[in-house]
Amino acid sequence: MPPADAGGDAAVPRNTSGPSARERRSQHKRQAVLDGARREFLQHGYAASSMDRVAAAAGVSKATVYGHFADKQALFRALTEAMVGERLSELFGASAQQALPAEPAAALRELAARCLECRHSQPQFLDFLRLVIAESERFPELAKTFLAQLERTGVGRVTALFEAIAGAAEAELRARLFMGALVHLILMQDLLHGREVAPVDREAYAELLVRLVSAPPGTPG
Amino acid sequence: MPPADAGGDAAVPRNTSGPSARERRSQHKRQAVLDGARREFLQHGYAASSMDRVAAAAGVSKATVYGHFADKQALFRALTEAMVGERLSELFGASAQQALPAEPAAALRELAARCLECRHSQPQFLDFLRLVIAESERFPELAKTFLAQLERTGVGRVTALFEAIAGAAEAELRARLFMGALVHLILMQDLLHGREVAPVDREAYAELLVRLVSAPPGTPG
DNA sequence: AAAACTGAACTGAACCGTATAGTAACTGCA
DNA sequence: TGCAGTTACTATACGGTTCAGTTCAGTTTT
Repeated sequence: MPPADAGGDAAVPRNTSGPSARERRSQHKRQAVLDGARREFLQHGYAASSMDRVAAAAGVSKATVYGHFADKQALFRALTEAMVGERLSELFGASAQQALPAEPAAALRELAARCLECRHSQPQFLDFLRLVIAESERFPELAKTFLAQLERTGVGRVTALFEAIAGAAEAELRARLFMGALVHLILMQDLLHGREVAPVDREAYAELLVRLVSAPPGTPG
Repeated sequence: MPPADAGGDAAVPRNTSGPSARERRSQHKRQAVLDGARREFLQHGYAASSMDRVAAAAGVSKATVYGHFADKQALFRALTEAMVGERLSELFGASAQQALPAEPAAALRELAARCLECRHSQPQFLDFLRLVIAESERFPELAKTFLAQLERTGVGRVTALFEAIAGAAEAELRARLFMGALVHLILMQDLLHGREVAPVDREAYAELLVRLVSAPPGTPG
């Protein structure tokens, strides 16, 4: 019987000299399973996905799948939790850190532009977002993990920008508003095929958004 | 064999004096099927829903279900297309028309408040939104129908408000931005359980949103 | 030898859609 | 009014398929 690690994430290196060749091979298979599961779950959603197809997509026998993950739910959880950080950091993390302009307003514009073209730069992100929303009742802890990571990676970073622009008082709310308007547009235009119903000029949208949300904190009325 | 109306929407009144008693009875059963389907699909999503459970929830035999709808897809389409207008008009339609203040800024505030408490006032709307997003690849025309109706019911109405506030030029974009920020907050806080991760002060959010998005159209920079 | 994997068969259950046999209600005609 | 014909429905069962998860004998790799 296989070691039935099965769903947990026990990494058990027991030797001084790194992972043995067997362990490396096993981890490689495990990764193959996750890759196959990614294709399957992103394409069909949770309920309509088949473990046989996962095994086939991974180029692995079904027994191997169940050797690494206890059941369908465990595999799904492992996959999505791995994807949360990965997808978000590709959107707000490394690449955003790479070349964001120093001037805050310009940084906002650049960030908005990157988000709004995520359909091209991160096509898997849309499928992932759909999956998280679709399964937010069946797997609430997955949605929470996603949001917690989004708080750190997205809201945190943007809040810092707004503190430099409009003072600390409303910075976090402004950041949420900024992110919200962007994510919403992606959702409607790209995920729900709004492009084919009522296309929106993304540049104009982003420009107006940056301008409005950067307004000084004066309190009229 | 039943007439196999089956999925289409052929209403065939052949008499002068309204629907016959048989037809009334039949329509009543059809509505029962739709009600059962609503419970089932909203709770389990499309793939995980069972036609047997739909029939049971409707208090109807399975043959009756298939007498009224050709197959699972046809039932799902009929249900969701019926729900699109229903859900949206409850959110932006009659109730919004009923008591919206005359002063535009106040109207915006009222609209925002109503949207942000939709979790209490329209609990089914969240499940419906999740369903639309989850099945936006399998049933793209459903998503488009939803968006088209949202354009008329939501964006259209709000655009008129912004024309009264900030001039016609950017009114539509402002309306999209306004709606987007609201829908996004609902999505994150209510659908994805963000309340339990990082709760947001909705009143402050709405107030800041109204203030920023009502700013005069001056063009600095 | 031992761990990990393969391939294939298998179980038990759920599901979709159809079919059948029988029942209750309504309609039109006498 | 009475009676046959039609319509919609119920209950049940069935065929065919799919699926999650298990088992096991055999093979590769260390």
